[in-house]
Amino acid sequence: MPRPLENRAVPPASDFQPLPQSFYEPSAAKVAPALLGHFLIRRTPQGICGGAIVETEAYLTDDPACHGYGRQTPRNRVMYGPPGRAYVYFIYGNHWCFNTVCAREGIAEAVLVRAIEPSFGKELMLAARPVQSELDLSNGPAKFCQAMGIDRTFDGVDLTDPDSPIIVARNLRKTQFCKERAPLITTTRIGITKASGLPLRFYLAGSAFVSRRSRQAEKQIV
DNA sequence: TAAGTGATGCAT
DNA sequence: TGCATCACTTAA
Repeated sequence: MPRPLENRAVPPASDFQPLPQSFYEPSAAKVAPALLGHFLIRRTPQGICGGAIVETEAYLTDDPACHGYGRQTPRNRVMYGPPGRAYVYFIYGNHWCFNTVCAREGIAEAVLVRAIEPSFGKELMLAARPVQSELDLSNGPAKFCQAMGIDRTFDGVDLTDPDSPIIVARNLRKTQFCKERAPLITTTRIGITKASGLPLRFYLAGSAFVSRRSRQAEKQIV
């Protein structure tokens, strides 16, 4: 029986410096690739867990696939708010997905985090998501949310506040991390029907924790 | 490849 | 109020 992580915050983890709000102010199309290699960290009473982001997708204003497309609703509310917040939504009756809100207040853009490499608190994540292979722990948008105990209660949390239960922290070795997992692939987004041809998915092809490989339409940025 | 799951939001 | 749709996962 999976044991969900407690949804309470703990004192600051001073080892981790959250990325500042200015990091999220550009369009999600810029932020999504820039996020690769930085750390998604969950702070719980039992300790921290999380790891480096290796796969993202951008959802833009005027993008029919974006949950914020059209107008503000109860669900997409935080996407319209200030950048640097978490947008967490429920999908397919079972799963949670985690986004970082981008662009200035009033512009609904976000980056869907699709996969992380489990680097910290692996035992906490395995307790919340028991899997045979570590490779299945966090190689999908709903998988790492289950492993890290991310659900609706975190919708809207400030990812730039060191006291938050979820932060995105700077990886001082990001350049090296990405180089070791090159190339950086830009391709089309997964699981959508609207605007499905846009090149707004980004992943480090050298990481074993990417959710799915693209067969074609790959473009290297390195 | 397909079923399961339930909230969401638009159509009625 | 009804119902198609859905940024997924798992078991086949």
